[in-house]
Amino acid sequence: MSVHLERPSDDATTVVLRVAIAAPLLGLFDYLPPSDPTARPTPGQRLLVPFGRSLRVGILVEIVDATQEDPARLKPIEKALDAGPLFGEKDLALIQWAAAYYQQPLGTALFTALPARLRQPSPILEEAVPGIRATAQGLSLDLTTLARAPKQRVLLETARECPNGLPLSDLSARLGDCAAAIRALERKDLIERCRLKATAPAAVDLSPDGPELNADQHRSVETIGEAFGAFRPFLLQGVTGSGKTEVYIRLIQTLVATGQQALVLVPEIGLTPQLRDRFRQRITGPIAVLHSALNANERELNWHRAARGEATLILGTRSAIFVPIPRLGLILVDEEHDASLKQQDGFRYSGRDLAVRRAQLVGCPVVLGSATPSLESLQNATSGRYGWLRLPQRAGGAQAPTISLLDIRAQPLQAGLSHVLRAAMQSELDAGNQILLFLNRRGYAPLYTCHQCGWVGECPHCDARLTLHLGQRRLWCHHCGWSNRLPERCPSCNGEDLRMIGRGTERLEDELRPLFPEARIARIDRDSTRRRGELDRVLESIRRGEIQILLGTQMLAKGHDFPQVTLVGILDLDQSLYASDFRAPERTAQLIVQVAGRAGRAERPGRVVLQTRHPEHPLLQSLLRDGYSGFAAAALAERQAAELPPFAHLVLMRAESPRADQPTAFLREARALAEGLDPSGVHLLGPALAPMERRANRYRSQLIVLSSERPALQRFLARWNQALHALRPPKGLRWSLDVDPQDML
DNA sequence: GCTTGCCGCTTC
DNA sequence: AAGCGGCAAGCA
Repeated sequence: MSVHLERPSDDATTVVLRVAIAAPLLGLFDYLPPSDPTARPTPGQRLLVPFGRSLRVGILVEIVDATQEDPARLKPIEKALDAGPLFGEKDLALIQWAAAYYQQPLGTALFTALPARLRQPSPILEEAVPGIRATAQGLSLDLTTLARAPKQRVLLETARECPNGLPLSDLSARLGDCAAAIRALERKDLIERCRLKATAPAAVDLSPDGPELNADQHRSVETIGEAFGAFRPFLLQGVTGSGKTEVYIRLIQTLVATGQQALVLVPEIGLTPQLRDRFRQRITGPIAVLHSALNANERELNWHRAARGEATLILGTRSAIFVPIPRLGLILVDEEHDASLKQQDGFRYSGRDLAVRRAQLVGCPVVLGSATPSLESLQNATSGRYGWLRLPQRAGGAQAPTISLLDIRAQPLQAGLSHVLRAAMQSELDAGNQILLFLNRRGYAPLYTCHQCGWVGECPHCDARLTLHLGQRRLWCHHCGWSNRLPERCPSCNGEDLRMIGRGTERLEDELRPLFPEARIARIDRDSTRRRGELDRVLESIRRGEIQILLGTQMLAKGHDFPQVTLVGILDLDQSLYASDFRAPERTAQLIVQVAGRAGRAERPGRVVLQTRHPEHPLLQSLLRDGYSGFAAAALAERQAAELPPFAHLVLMRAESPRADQPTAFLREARALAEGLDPSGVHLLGPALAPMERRANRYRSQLIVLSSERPALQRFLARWNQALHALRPPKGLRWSLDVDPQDML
């Protein structure tokens, strides 16, 4: 075949653009470049492409020289949307890897990584501030004509000094309120409003000298610092109060001095403001904060600040793992054990695991920090895959709290508290100390029942009991959010003897007041802190010592320190000791240690009293005897014996539908499909009904895939997922694959 | 004979 | 996802 230069599509210069579309479709779509050869886009760039009968936003993933499609069907792209790519080569590589690993279409993964507005064909948000500028007329005007309007005259003079315009904020800082004068000059066509490029925020006064590092902190900073410039994962296991954040700060300071950027992931948005303030005082350069509580514009601006390399530090919740960072040199994951680092719906990725992968891709160290590391990370540390740095001492010489078990079998209880705990509380109150009570159940009572006929308040949409909230006089379903007025009489037998069984934080608070009438009591849970600013208000009054007894749910265990607390009471953790989820012991141990870590400081060591009816439980015993590390070693041995993660890899296929018979039937079909694919090295279990079958009127079932070999599992999953997508699920049925699930619900 | 509504197919 | 053709059930 002869080569015709007039027909470039026949020779090696053929260019095919492979594009990911914002649609749940596996695979990419092939396009031709625009006819103008000077406008050739690069991978990572947003494009507008014809798709079906409309135009859609796509992202150019790669440029190849041939297509698997019929070349005649390829259309040219409509246009490139931005001047250059939004994602760098390595940002793109991370997202591609994540999409493949979590069995998600690349389009879905790429578009979750983008700020919401950029999923539409809108132009990227320019960082601009409102300002004014003198018009040609205003520049040439004889100023004496404004003699009778001095404010306007000063304003116009000021504007003339800055012919490129000046921001409104500068203007009001120099001249005070001048809105009226601006309007007047605008009407006379002497000035006009304009958008100005934002100037860099004024440098804040840094207080670079932090506290003196202890030997362990010093060694951690040294060891991690030596790894700069190459991939190396570390587990930083530091007890509460050991000064992990100080280690983070020193590392970031060192890194930033070399002109690189650091990324810090935190599990909760609630923790970002205090961490941001601490970083801001100690770290040079702009900080970009990214979490879901920001409005869309702020989010996008911060995203661009990270992506353009302007922010020296990027601080965010799990989705920040996908933000493009051109000069990334260090990744820190704080509270790496926290379940909220794993997205629980849609694109179910783990921010922590992707952090390790990202560090590997860019070639930089990654630090996973926690007082209570996940068993996965501990296993990686013990096996030597991760460097293992420990901070066993509290900074500043504070004593670690002692934990003791309190057997409450056959004990008379008041407000759920044994005599021993009440006496301990009283003596702390007498000494002027604070007490923390932890009860991981919100509401007044978890059960509302008729003593006459045995009726129990149940959710009409879920297989679950309703929780009584006495303050609102309502029954609430904690699973779907349904609620109902509290019935005065039994809905079943019309009897009047309705009883509240069990105790949540609301009831505990009520019952504590008469027991400790002289104490001021505060409650911290999702209900009491729903109002904006309420949590901060309560935390502040605790800090000022206005509160003597603080009670609450696991919200207490996350991030906030209560240095004046000398006694922690842990109530009613017994049922989580025996929960069905294989991660329940790990979670319970983490919760106990995290709550215990809230107590005590240098001059006042804290103690922790854990009430239980199962003092002989091995989890509690190992925790007491050997601390979290001892517990973790025992738990890891159990996981190994049971061939559970991290010694095996788990994938959960879930299906749900309004029709009870459909999920299990569909999963059987999925299983048959899997078996037809020769799933060697992979075990299938189920399908089985979800522990709570019906939730929000949807029936749920699941199929477990287990494998001890990651590569074999990934090969199998890719083929299976492809086949599953070709399946036609019945109407109303939704299914998903969850790789490395956190919850077996 | 013609409108309305749901299914399912295709999208480079 | 989303737009559209195809076909079946409902009314002059």
